[in-house]
Amino acid sequence: MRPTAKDLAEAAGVSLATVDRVLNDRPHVSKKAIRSVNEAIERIGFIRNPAAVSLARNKSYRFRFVFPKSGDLYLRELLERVEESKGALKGDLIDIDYIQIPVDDAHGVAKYLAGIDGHEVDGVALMAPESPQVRDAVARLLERNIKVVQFLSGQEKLPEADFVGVDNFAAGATAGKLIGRLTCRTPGKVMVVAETMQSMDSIQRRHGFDTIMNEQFPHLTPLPSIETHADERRGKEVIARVLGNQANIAAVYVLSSEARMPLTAIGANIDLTNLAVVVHERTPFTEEALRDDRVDAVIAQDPGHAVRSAIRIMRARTDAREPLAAQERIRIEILLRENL
Amino acid sequence: MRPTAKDLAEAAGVSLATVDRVLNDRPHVSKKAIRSVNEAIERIGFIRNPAAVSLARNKSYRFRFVFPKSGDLYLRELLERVEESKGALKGDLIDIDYIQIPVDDAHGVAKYLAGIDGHEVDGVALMAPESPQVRDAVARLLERNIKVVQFLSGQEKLPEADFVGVDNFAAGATAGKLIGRLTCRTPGKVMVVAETMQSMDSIQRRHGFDTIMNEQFPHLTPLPSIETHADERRGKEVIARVLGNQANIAAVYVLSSEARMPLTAIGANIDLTNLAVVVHERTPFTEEALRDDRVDAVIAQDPGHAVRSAIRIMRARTDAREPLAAQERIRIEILLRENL
DNA sequence: CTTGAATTGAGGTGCGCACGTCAATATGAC
DNA sequence: GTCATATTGACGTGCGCACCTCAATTCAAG
Repeated sequence: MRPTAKDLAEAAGVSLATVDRVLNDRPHVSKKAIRSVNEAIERIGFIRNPAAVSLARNKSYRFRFVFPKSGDLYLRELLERVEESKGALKGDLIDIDYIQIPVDDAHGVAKYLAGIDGHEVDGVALMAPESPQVRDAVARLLERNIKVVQFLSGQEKLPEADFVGVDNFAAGATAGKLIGRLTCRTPGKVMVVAETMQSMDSIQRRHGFDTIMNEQFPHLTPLPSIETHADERRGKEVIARVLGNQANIAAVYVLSSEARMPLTAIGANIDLTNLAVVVHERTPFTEEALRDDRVDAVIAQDPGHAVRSAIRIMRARTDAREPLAAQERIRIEILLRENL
Repeated sequence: MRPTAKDLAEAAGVSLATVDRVLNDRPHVSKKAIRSVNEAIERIGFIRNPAAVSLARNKSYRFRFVFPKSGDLYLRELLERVEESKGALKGDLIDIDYIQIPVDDAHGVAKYLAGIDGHEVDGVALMAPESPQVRDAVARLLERNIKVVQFLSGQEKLPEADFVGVDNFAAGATAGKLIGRLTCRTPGKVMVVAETMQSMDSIQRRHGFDTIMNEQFPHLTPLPSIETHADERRGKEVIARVLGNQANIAAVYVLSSEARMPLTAIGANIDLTNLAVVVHERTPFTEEALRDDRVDAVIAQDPGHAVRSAIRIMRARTDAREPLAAQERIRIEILLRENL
């Protein structure tokens, strides 16, 4: 049988009450008692039964995802994965909910975070671009002992908060490598399209992309980033203009997570099947585009994994445990038509 | 507050004892009672508290991994991941152990499986090639209510047992696509190396590979599979012989999970950096080979994920629950130097 | 209506731990 | 030595459920 707290008390030569005090960091314990209990823990290999702990504490976890208000297919995918996890974890005393707010309004985000009630929420997974205001708000959440996970965005400057997502420099570099190899040494220009270049993610991807291009593929000339600002009309216009001015386009890289609009706009002007096209994130649209060869490769981060990972991290932090790093690392996936 | 079994009894208009009988499939309950309890479950949204269940049952899970006796780096990686999970799950009443046996001896494997004591093991994750004898042994394990997961091997003919691993046809196809695209329409031959072509995995990978080659890359000529039989001397010999006979080799595909020996043997004869080289599985060796350009791409299935997935599935089956399919699907990962 | 079987309810116990109260001791300052 | 304070132990309760026993009730067949 596994040793219980009672066995531990016996082994440590103290009472159950003292064991309890040590295990739960309660006051009124001598250093000596702490030592002898910890020693006994090692000696007899005591492990608290998590089920009993959970039952006795009878505590539930409440976690909240904060998403952008606007988005397209990838955002929808994320929301579905959140719903899925919500359902799967309802039994385990874990309540998940989410809210969508205009994340580009840093002031609004900060205000929302400041207004979160610590009695209603144990952890927040935040998908919003970086800004000093948001950073401050996150720091204050942490001070109030509300755990924060930076979700698929903003991995700088806040080492106190966990981050779930990929290394965007590497993601951009991977895109660059794929485009470089897929174009087969044929000289040409590479069109780069982004929603905005304001965000850290975009900057890092672009940086990784350019680094690889410069180092390994001198035959290609990356063009300046086209910004669509998630505006259909504006995006189409600027893309058409660039396509009109530029001849000899060999490849396209869409570095934002919503590829549908940019790619549709480009496809309306030229034939994508002859170009090396790399986009981000798996959605119904990018899957279909992979299948009919408009897209050659998709760089993806599994949204289901990301959501589950964020939840596990918030749970671990709430329990004052370390998350299992290996499991929480999100892979930069490369999807071809063959490995969908 | 969450409804408890007591609330459920009240809502269903029955006693706690009857609720218990229904919830745990005990005998001596009328269909009417079953109906009214189930109805009440839906109505009030009752969910059993898993912590309380676990505590009351006070049952532990014992799962065993059965691995090949011989192997190289990938096998070592798997064993480490098993140890890791073992440590991480010790707290949750889950005991993991593993054994290594000569899996090519179908009779021996069957005998080992037959000898497993149902009182000591709740589930077995089996990494062994298919054979009628093994299939029978697995079927008998299942009859004795020991859950079986086919681990990274043999996904045919046994739909009663779960399978953890990738679609090997798709994995081979992915390798083919990569080699096809990386060779850039330069005609040439493709060397294909396997440990053995006896196993289902190898056959499926080769089949997927050939399919893509035929359909999409007529400029390449895949050679017959070279079998090393995991024998250093023999492997080197046969590889050297093929390299001597064949000129104009444009690419190499190593389809077994241990790439070190074949690749080292090939590298001793020709310069790999000029070829398109695709291998399977991430190991220290393949990582290093990616970094110094001897290998262009690695097709991988995350061993940590695979191990955790097998455990979750055995656990779910032991509890008579359905595993969460989405989470248990192992991805065919493509690794380049940039997304390691 | 009787009888036997099937069904139901009442109630108790324990799983391992958290958390609280109160009395008993130990420790230190003076 | 005395007193205040710090530490310790004994003990009880409850978390939500599983599992067991025994008596009470219902039901169907004859």
